[in-house]
Amino acid sequence: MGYNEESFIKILKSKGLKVTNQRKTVLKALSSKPDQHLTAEEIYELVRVDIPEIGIATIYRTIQLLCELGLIDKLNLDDGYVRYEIGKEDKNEHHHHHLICVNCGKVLKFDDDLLDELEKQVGKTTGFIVHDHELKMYGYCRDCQNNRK
Amino acid sequence: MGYNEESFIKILKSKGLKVTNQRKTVLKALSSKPDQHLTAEEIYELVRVDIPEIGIATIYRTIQLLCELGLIDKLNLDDGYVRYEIGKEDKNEHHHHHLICVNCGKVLKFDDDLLDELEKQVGKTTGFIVHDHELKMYGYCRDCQNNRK
DNA sequence: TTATTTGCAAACCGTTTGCACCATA
DNA sequence: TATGGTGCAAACGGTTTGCAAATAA
Repeated sequence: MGYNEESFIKILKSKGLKVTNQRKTVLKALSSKPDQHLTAEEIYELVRVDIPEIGIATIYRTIQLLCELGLIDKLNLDDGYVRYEIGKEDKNEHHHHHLICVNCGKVLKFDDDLLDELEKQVGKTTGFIVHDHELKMYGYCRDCQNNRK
Repeated sequence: MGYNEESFIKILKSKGLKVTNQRKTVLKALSSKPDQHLTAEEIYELVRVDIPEIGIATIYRTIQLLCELGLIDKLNLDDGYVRYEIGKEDKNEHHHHHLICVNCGKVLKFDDDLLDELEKQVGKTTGFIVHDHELKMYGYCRDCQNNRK
């Protein structure tokens, strides 16, 4: 886990892209919050601590680049914001999915390996070659259940 | 399946809401395309055939109402549009999920009952009371695989 | 030096809102 | 008639884009 600057520089150079302080700082910001699901605005605030003059447009452009490079994942929690999180470095790791409290909005991650089997099954019956999946579960977290009593 | 005007009228009246031609026509439009995932703009175009003077604001307000009534489902296919589809009338029916071709954008539905078990399991370990889930799988459809050869 | 990247501000576009008019009950 | 719903246009807010200045290679 964590931010590996050397390998990031290597990736950028191999694609003919320039290594800028902005790009390094955005990736570092996302790496520093591995358990959160940050909006562009939240990333902007984090990066501004180090680079006060950065513009929100650069945040959006960098986010898009990092997604294309597969270094971060896009995430939609249906609250009107697109969110991002640092990708797992080991691509063979279990997928993690999201448990969303419909009352307070809290989001928990959970791991899963059950769906890999389902992927194969669905691929067979539909002819799709499935290479990724995303699962969200909605409900009430423990706290919200207690507060209702 | 299909559009049941009588029961819709009953639901509206029971909530003290008025039965308008706009509301009936929006629900009818969504019912007429049970296998599609319509954007607000697409619903607008469909409804304008019957009610040319309708405004897009009414579409948005009606869609939101229908969601709250549980008659239609919101859907996010990560293409920048929020989409809607008519809900299954039998609430005990299997969930259906979505298989999205990352090349052509085609969307197939598939049924599932495997996840009901997973819901219970996750609920036990996290303390969440899970009452819904949404699963998306991403891959290449048969056509796009053939076209690549 | 030169091709990319950045910051700024304006544009974009899907969605929401305020308000006067209209329709349902 | 009275309450809610509708159509219109303007506002909103997250995201994208055009462009000149700045920077990495």
